[in-house]
Amino acid sequence: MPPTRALTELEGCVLGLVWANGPCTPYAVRKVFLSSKSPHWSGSAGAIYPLVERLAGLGLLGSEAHATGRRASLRYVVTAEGVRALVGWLGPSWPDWVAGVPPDPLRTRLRFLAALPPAQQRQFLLDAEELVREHRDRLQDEADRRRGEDFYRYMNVRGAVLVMTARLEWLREFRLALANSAGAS
Amino acid sequence: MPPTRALTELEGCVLGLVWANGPCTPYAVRKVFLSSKSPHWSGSAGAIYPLVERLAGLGLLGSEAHATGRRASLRYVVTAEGVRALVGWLGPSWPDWVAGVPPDPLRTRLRFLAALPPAQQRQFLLDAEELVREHRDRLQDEADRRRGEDFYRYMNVRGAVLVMTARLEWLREFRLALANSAGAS
DNA sequence: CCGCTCATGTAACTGGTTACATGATTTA
DNA sequence: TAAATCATGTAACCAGTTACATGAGCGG
Repeated sequence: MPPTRALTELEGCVLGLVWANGPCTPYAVRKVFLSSKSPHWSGSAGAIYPLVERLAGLGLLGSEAHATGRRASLRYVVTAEGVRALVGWLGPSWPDWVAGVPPDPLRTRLRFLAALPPAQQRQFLLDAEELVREHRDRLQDEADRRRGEDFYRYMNVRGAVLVMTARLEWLREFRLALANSAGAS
Repeated sequence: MPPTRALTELEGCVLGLVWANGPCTPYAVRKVFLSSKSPHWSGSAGAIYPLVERLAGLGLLGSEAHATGRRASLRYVVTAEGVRALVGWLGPSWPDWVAGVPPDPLRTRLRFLAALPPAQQRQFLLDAEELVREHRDRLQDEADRRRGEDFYRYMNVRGAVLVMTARLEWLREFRLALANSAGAS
């Protein structure tokens, strides 16, 4: 058989979620994404449902009937093969972009901050700081709540908090350096 | 006229690069992505060339003839309309995902670290730490080189360094907490 | 002149989004 | 029972990737 292509991020993540949350419906998986604090997980139906079927077709997920009330549905479980795929996806042999600098839309934009008049540049940075701080604080709350709960889930949120704090620190440094250079010129 | 759809990340970034690098060919833009330290910018030809034409079609880029030797080519410039579009893309009214937690493939994977036997979990984290540290150090070199040069370019790399350092700190914390909980149980 | 890299593309594919559809279930 | 929301989809679209093609310039 041809070496099956690597899983996408979404596929790996769904596989992991089904593995972590026992037998569950696609919608249960979807809800995780919908309520995720990371806005890049859209959890759109058009992504999840076909994806789950795809994983099932690959033999990584198995399904069992599951009737809630009058309505019939399927609950999925990770197969032995699925676990192997999950572990393979986890690592530790990653393509470059897994450990490399992650994308950051804010950083991308600030690369071109010079396109704005100086007064607006400062305001721009202040606005960004406020937004990022809000997000960070909300994540910190989430982390506190997860504290005693599942360790891995906690560490996941913890990672987000640390990265957001670093971004915040960067924005502050950026603003101060900007004020400095403006005063000097 | 219908409210023109928002620019994609790649479109905004290309627009910014053409704005920053004066009149330049699509290939010059491509080279920036190809030599970028952020691995998520692929700079594939199939993305750049059609994209530049798209921006030109929208009136955000203008082109001028440009002959190197016998070969004819086009160099592009940002139009006044293009500058307006760039500024609009920059902000400061961002969709959620711009200031929110950025994606992080490593964090995504470690969410499911429990799928590995405990001994491998620790090794996994050590491997990740080493890789991230390498990337961070290489970025730090780049930052040092950019030091006196363009301020905004420097701050861009600086942001990457700070985020990578935060990820590193997170991995360390993760590993220590893991060792702790393993010893305790 | 040969082969290598530069520079500019193009065609097919694909994963994910948007927007819609539909029946089941809950709530006012 | 009417309205809202839950749960499960599907079809069209789209941006970006992969893989290929092609000619120009250059180093041996």
